[in-house]
Order: sequence, then C-alpha cells, then structure tokens
Amino acid sequence: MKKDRPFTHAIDRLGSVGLRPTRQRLALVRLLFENGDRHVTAEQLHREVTEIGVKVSLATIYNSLNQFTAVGLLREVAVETGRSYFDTNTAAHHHFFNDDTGELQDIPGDSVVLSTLPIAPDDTVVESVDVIVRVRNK
Amino acid sequence: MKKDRPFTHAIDRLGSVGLRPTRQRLALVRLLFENGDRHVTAEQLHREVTEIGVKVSLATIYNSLNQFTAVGLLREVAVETGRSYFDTNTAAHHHFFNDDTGELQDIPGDSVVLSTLPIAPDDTVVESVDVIVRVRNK
DNA sequence: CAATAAATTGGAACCATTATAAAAAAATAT
DNA sequence: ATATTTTTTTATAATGGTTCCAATTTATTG
Ligand SMILES: [Mn+2]
Ligand SMILES: [Mn+2]
Ligand SMILES: [Zn+2]
Ligand SMILES: [Zn+2]
Repeated sequence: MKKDRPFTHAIDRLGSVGLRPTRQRLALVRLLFENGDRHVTAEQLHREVTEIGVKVSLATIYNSLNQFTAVGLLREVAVETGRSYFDTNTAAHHHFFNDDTGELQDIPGDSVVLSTLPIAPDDTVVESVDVIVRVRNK
Repeated sequence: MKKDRPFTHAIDRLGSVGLRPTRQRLALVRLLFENGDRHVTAEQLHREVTEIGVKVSLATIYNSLNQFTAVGLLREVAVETGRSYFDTNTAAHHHFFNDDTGELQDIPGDSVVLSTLPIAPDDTVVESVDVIVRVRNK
C-alpha cells in the first residue's frame, strides 16, 4: 500500500522543485525530511551524511542547503552570529534556542502569539516576524 | 547648572563599571551613549571614531564592545549571521530589521506584546525573548 | 619618579562560508 | 549505445568578521 503524503520520496521532492536527483542531494533530502521537522547547521548535516557512509563535500552541503532554501524547501533561521541554522519547517512559527547546547527547536502551535504587530517604519513592509525564546539549562 | 541624569559623562559611566577611562574608551562611550539609543556594528563604530579623528584599532573596538557588553553597558543582538550588532538600550525591547539597508531599530514602547509566553523545554529556563520584525523597502 | 598593572596595537590565526575552475555525472541528441 | 552538452560535485583558494598574541604604550600605584 502506498502513502498519499506529498513527496514521500526524496526523488519526488527534488523533482517538484526542479533539482536533479543526484546521489548527494538524495542523501541530504532523506536526512532532512524523512524524520520529521529538523533544524541543522551545515557542519551537523555534513557529519550526519558522512556517518551513514555517503561521501559529500562540505561545498556541496552548502550549495544544497542554499539551493533548498532558494526553492522554498528550507528556511534559514538567524539565532547567533557565526553559523546558520536551516529549518525544514517553512511554515510561520517560532523557536526556542538553547544557548548552552546550541539546540534550536520549534515552539509548538500557537503557544506564542503577538497580540499587536507594530507599524513598520516609513516606506517599508513587514517581511516576517521571528520570535526567539532563549533558554538555558537549569 | 549640573544635569542629574546618571552618567552624563563618559568618564563616570566607565568608572561605574570598573573600566579605566582611556582615550579610546572615552571616545567610544561618547559616540555610543551621548546621542540617544544606538545600534552599531564594530566596523560602523570604527568608521565613526576614525572620522572624528580618534585613532583606535579595530582590535580595541572589538575588545571594548565585548567589555561593554560583559558589564551590561551594551547588549548584543543577533539579526543575521556574519556580523554582530550592539545595542545601547539594554532594557527589554524588540526590533525592526531592514534587510535592504542592514538598519536595526527599536520597536517603540509596547507596540508589540506577546500574548502568551510558551513553556520552556524540560530542565531549561527562559533567559530572554527576542522579537525581530524583518522589513524591506517598499 | 620608579615599579607594576592594564590597555592598546598590528598582524597572525581562526572559522564559517563562498568562489573558482577542473573533473565527474547526468541529460540530451545522434 | 555513443557522443555531445549541460549540470553538478569537488578540492582548494579566497573572503570577511572576529579573536588571539606578543610587543609596546599608557595608566595606576608605591
Ligand atoms: Mn546563505
Ligand atoms: Mn562576542
Ligand atoms: Zn523551526
Ligand atoms: Zn534596540
């Protein structure tokens, strides 16, 4: 029996955004999307893909993360200067960031809501609103 | 007649946090705190201090910004990977970030309020909540 | 003023990321 | 299938913001 969830298969997900299903991109797509929502850095993903025995250069990791972001498969989250996080959940949502562990995690559902959104400065339009709740280990 | 606002003078502000009033630090404190709230990067501040004719190395700019942050005179705001912004307003408040110009600016008063704050993950405590409203030029 | 401690400095090192250009792989045409 | 063309991957170099370092200068203390 066949799942009807869209893009169950890595190859279809790549096809849907017009990227060729290469060995490297397939491995990355599987790691990223076949285990629920994820938040990864380039180095993390490189370590993971290497661990499962697939050889992918770090340059390709960066290329792929940027391409996936450009086509809307991923979004980038800025939590600390120095390194980028990529998020497989592209819907509007907010984050907890653990300063001790560097772990980024979604804030569930609507458990944080802005009561008022402020008026954007003159001649500007609001693009997005990012809420980051910074936490520390107790 | 004497102002009664605390730390009107750069030298007092440095004294109050136990930092020696060197020529370099005095110039930086004046630029940072004598013209209302500011949001600057290291490079920006270096350009400014150079423009007023004070010679300060970039290393000292970084040292000073980090020291000022450590003693609570400044706070660091993470808006984009790659470079740090330092904020002279250390009270809890939120920001507009203009992606086109790189300008960071305070969201006035309580024009943005979180209706609910989410429960922090197990064994963690909330440290701070940062709201960044990203805008673009119209 | 002498001695000591702290701060500043130029330049090297660092680290995440991006650029480059050659080799490899994939798609297309024959 | 083979040849041709296009895209992708890769190793490596370059980049840019930041930090480190050891030598020099400045400030404080005795
Ligand atoms: Mn990017
Ligand atoms: Mn810092
Ligand atoms: Zn997320
Ligand atoms: Zn601010």
